[in-house]
Amino acid sequence: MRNTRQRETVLKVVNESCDHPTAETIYERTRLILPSISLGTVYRNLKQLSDMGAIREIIIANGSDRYDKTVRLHAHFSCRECGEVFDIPCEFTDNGIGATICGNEIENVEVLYRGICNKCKSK
Amino acid sequence: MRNTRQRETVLKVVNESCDHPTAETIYERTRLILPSISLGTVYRNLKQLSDMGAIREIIIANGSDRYDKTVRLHAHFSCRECGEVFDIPCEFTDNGIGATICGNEIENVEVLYRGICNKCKSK
DNA sequence: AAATTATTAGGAATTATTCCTAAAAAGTAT
DNA sequence: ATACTTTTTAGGAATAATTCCTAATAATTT
Repeated sequence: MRNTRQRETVLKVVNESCDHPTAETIYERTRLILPSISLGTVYRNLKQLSDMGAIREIIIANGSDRYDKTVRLHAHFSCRECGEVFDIPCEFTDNGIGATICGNEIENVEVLYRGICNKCKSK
Repeated sequence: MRNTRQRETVLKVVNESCDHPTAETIYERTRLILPSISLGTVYRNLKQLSDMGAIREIIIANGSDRYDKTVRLHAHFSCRECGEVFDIPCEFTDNGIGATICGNEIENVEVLYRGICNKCKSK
């Protein structure tokens, strides 16, 4: 794994994001710093960084994947109306990673709540 | 919601599946009974049936969605090697549906473990 | 600095899913 | 049952997200 400007910048962008940006959003934000970066490079680096455990990939129903600087286990809430993704403090105390469940080795746990958020409901 | 042969057959196929088939697999299985059904119809009916709560849609990382006859909350384990999806008895006693979390109304909860399964590990 | 290897940009290809349309089927009223 | 209304269908085109491909470039090693 080499230390390229592109990889460093993508990581920096995710680390400085306080939301849960999609690859496309990360691409836009990275281009502000590195205008010639390509979308493919962003995707490739996001994958490598999450494989390494430097960032976390969140799988969202009916939409693009999201990325999160917080690696520690926590749940997410995805609103079916506005598509926004929120952090939810997690009820698991132990993240279970490395443990075995029904004989299968856990590398990652994703807890996703779906429904309608605060804001959209009051409309 | 009308009672078409197509919808009934898709539901029957999901209900008789003991695995977690993708839309494509459900399409193949349904065609054995209704050879002229189209893939679009399978997708449309799977969506309607999960919106109604008759079946459950499972969102899987890096791959197609899966469908499950079991509506009751339970977790899933997805193997990054073979792609297989297994049921995992769930540690939540209450499924939380209808409840509110951080002010957001829960309609669905998905707990997805990812890692490497029993079989793939021993290879 | 030269050689080696990984990574890049850019675009094409792929995959999963949704959308479109005219025709057929289902349900309702006659 | 027959005519009418509405929903659903098949089939294919369109879309969205992501991955793959290739020659050129950048990073590391010698």
